[in-house]
Amino acid sequence: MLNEFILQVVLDTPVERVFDYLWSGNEVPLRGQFVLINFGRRELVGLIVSIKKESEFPRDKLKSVISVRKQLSPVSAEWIALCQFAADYYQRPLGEVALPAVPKNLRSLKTVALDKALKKLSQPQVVAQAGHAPPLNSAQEYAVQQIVAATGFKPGLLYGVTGSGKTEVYLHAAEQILARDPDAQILVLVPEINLTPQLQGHLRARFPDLQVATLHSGMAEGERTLHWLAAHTGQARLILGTRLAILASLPALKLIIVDEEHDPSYKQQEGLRYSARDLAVWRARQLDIPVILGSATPSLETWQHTISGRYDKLSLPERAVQNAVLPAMRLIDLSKDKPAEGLTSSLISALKQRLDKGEQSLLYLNRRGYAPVIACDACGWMSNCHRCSAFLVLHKQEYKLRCHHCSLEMRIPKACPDCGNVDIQPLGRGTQRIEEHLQHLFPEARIRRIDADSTRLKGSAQAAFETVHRGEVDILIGTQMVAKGHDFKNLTLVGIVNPDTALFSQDYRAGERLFAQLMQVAGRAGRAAQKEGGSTSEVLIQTRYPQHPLYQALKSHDYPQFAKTCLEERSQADLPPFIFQALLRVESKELATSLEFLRKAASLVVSDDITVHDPIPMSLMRMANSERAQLLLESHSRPALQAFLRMWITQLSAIKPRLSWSLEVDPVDI
DNA sequence: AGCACGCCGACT
DNA sequence: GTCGGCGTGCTC
Repeated sequence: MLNEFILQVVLDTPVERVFDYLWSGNEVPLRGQFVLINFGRRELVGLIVSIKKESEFPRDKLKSVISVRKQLSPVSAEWIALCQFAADYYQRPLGEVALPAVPKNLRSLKTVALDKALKKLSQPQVVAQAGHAPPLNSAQEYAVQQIVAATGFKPGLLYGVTGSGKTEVYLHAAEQILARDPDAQILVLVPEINLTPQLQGHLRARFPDLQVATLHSGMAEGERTLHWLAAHTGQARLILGTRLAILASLPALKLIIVDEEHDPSYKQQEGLRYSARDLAVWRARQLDIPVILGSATPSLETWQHTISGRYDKLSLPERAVQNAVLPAMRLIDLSKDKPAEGLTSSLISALKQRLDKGEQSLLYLNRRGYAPVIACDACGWMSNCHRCSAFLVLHKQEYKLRCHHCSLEMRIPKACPDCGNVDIQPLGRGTQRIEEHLQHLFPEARIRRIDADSTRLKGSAQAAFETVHRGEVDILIGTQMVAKGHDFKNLTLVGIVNPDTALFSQDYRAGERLFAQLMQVAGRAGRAAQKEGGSTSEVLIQTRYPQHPLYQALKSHDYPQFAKTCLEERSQADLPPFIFQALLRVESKELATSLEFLRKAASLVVSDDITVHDPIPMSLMRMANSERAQLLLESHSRPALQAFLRMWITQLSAIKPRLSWSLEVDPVDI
C-alpha cells in the first residue's frame, strides 16, 4: 500500500525555517534520516526533523523527496534536540547547526564515499597490546569515586595543577564506566588539535581492545567520515576531539570529559559561535550523565559554579609524579635588572646554568616575527598596514613585512617611504629576534623556535616537539603553541619575556587569560622527578610590575586567591559570570555606516531587562579594509536576553541598506 | 548562502 | 542594439 506523508526537512541555509516535502512509498521514513531533495534550482541533502500528514504550505507547491539515505541509521532525537538547543541559544537556524555537524561525504549527492566508508567500517579492527594502570593517590581515588558513584547529571570541576594527575583520573573514571556498561561511549574534548595525539596514545594504551575515534578539523574528509560513522554507530567507545566533537552523534554517551575547560579555543569564533564546554554541560544534563571539567586555572564561570554548589569541586592538591614539586616562581623587576635585547641578566645567568648542566630551558614570548613594527627615526614613519589598523610585523628571515590580520606582505623598504632616511629601525621584539640574540649569546647552544611561522607545514609542529623530547634542543623559544600539553622531562627553566602588555588591556578577561597562560607555561618546568644534582625547576617572569596582584598570586601558585579577587571585581562591576552578554558586530566600508547601523539597532532595545551600551569601534577597528564596530548588550536574565535577541534579529534583518553583521551570545573577546 | 530576476552603462 | 554590473528577493 502506498502511504503519503509530509516530511519536515532542515537544510544548511541561513533561512530560519523548516521545509515541507512530499513523500510517498511503502516504508515510512524516520525522523533523523537524511534525504536528497530539490531546493530552488539546487539538489541538497537535508535532515528529516518531523513527519506529519498535512502541510500548511499549498499542496501544489510541494516538491517530492528525491530519495531517502537508507544506508545510514537515523540520528537520535537527543542529537536533534542538542542541535536545536545550540541553534536557539546561539541564534542560528537549526539546519546551519545540524548539517555542518555531519561529514561532507554524508551530505554529498553521490553516495560512493559513504558506502565505501560503511564497508570499511564493517571490517574487523586490529586489537593492540594490553595496558597497565598506575596506582592513584588518595585525592585521585576520591575524585574518581565521586565521578563514578554519581547517578545522573553531575558536573564536576577536576581542579589540579599541571602534573597533579588529571589524565589518570579521566582514564580511571572512563575505565569504571566502560566496565559497568558494555556499550558505553565516552567523549573526551581537548582544546587544540595538536593535543590529540598524546591523549590518543594514553587511551589506546589503556584500552587496547576498544576502538578510539578522533574528530577534529585537521582530518582529511575520508578519515573524518570513517571516524564520525564509528561514533554514530556506537562502534567507537572512546571519542577524542576538539570543540566540534561536542556535536558528534553518540548513541550511547555515558561520560563527557572537557580537558583544560578554561581554554578560549572551546569557543567557536565564527558562524555558530558556540562554547563546546557549555554545550558539554548541557548535553550531560540532557542525558543525565556525569561531566568532568578539568583545569588548573578554571574559568571564572566554572569556579563560581563550584562556589554556588552547582558543580562539585574535586581537588588534586599535589603533583602526582613522585618528588616532582611546583616550580619556584621568581619575579624579575625590570626597573632594577635592566634588560638588554629583552633579556635581563638574571634570566641570562639562569639560562647559562641550565646549559652547563645539560638541562633544557623554555623562553615564552607571545609575539611572533622579528619585531612588531619598524619605524623611521627621522620623520616618525611606522610600518602601518594600509588595510588594517595594525602594524606590519617585521619578518627578517623572509625579508618581509607582514600583517598578522590580513596577511598583506611587502618587501622590507631599504629607506623610509616618507622621507627617504635609510636609518629605519625595528621596534620591540618577537620570537625571531630573541632567537637571533640568544644564538649570539650562546653560540654553542642548540636553539629551536616553535611558533606559527616555524611550523607552517603540516606535521612540522609535531616534528619540532619531537626534537625537544629527544633532547636535541637546549633552549626552546615559543609562543602560546608551546604552553599547552607537552610534558618536557628535562626542562627546568621557563623564562617569560614580556607578559605585561596584557595587564592593562581593554578586555576585562585579559587578566584571567594571562594568569591561565602563565600557569600553563610554568607547568612545562619540572614535570619530571628532580634529578640528583639537577637544578631546581624555576619560572622567571620579567615584569615592570612585580607587585601586581596577578603576579603575586602567580608567585604563590594561588589560583583561588586570584579567582576571589577577580570575582569580587566582576560582581561589583556587574560583569560575567554575574550577568549575561551578547555582542552585535558589524563591518562595512565606512566607519560611520557601521556606527549608524549600531545606533539604529540600539534604538530598538526598549526592554527594561536589557542594558545596551554605546556603539564603539572594535579594538582592531579596521581589518582588511572593513571598518568594524560593536554593540554590547547585558542582562541579569538569560531567558530575557534570549527572548529579546530572537525578536531583535528579525528587526535587524529588515534594516536597509543591508550590511554584514553577526551576533555573538556569551562573547569571550570584547 | 546560492541562484534567479531586473534595470542601467560600455562595447562589437 | 547586447553583455554584464550587483541590488533585491525567494527557496517547501
